[in-house]
Amino acid sequence: MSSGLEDRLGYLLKHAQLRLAELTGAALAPYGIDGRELAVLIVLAGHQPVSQQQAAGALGIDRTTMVAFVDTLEAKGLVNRRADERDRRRNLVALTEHGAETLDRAVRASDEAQQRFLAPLGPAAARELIVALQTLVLGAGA
Amino acid sequence: MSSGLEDRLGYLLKHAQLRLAELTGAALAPYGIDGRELAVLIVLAGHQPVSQQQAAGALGIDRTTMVAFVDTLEAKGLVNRRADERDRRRNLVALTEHGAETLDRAVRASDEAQQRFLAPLGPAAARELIVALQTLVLGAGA
DNA sequence: TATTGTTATACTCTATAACTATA
DNA sequence: TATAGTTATAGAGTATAACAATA
Repeated sequence: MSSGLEDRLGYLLKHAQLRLAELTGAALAPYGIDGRELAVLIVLAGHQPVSQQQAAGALGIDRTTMVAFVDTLEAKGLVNRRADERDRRRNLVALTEHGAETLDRAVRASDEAQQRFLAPLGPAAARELIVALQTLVLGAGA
Repeated sequence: MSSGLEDRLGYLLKHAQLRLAELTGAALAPYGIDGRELAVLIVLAGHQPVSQQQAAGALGIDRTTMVAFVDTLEAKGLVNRRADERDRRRNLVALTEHGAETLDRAVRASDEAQQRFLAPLGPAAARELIVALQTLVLGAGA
């Protein structure tokens, strides 16, 4: 079905993302979260406790979007909000014990899905792909 | 701002796509189309004339979505519909002269944006990235 | 005045269901 | 009955604007 699309980077990135999201979604389903919620948990676990706006910035999403994420994660018992005592405008968001456990298991499941996705490349090419994407997205630093 | 996100393939693919789409969007703006419309034009030019549903299949989008794309491309004078004489349920969609010219120029502009995006990698690594993505998305065939 | 979280709202993108005309 | 295109509608996902509390 050659239509000239197969050489376009945009097409390849989009469909790679779609296929990975499919695998990841299935892998995360047992833990009751999806890939974006996992990303929020990872950021929150990174430097807890963190304000909602700091977390939103790290993910490149709007603060109003973050409200919705924290709402659902809180409803699932994975995180909790509390007012920052030193600046009561802020919510400090932290993982609950259940949230930390879930994060741990979900990351493992997600990593496994990622490895299955990358399997056709072999270890060296898979590593190079990740380094190349990091260079493009994050700048020079590997 | 290390938060553990930088090693996740989903994050890297998403943000690579976002940054490329930004560059491509700016490069295509002078031609009055966006990246998705360019993809439709490429498919239509691949084996014209083609039915709307065939084109939708090649792009992995719904036929109702294709209707909207063809609507806007037709309004811009880039394609035209005509009924298939052998099966009047079908529309054969073909590029107009203006559409073919626009495709040609838009592809060049898009390629240039893509090269600028890949520049930090150097030619060899850029080539390897594309081959790796093709392997993941299209299967073994480079 | 400026900022954080929130709410209400709107916009983009896409799909599902129902309709039409053809087969 | 089945299929191609169309239309109306609905659902994600996200952002913008306005508001309350706090700084």
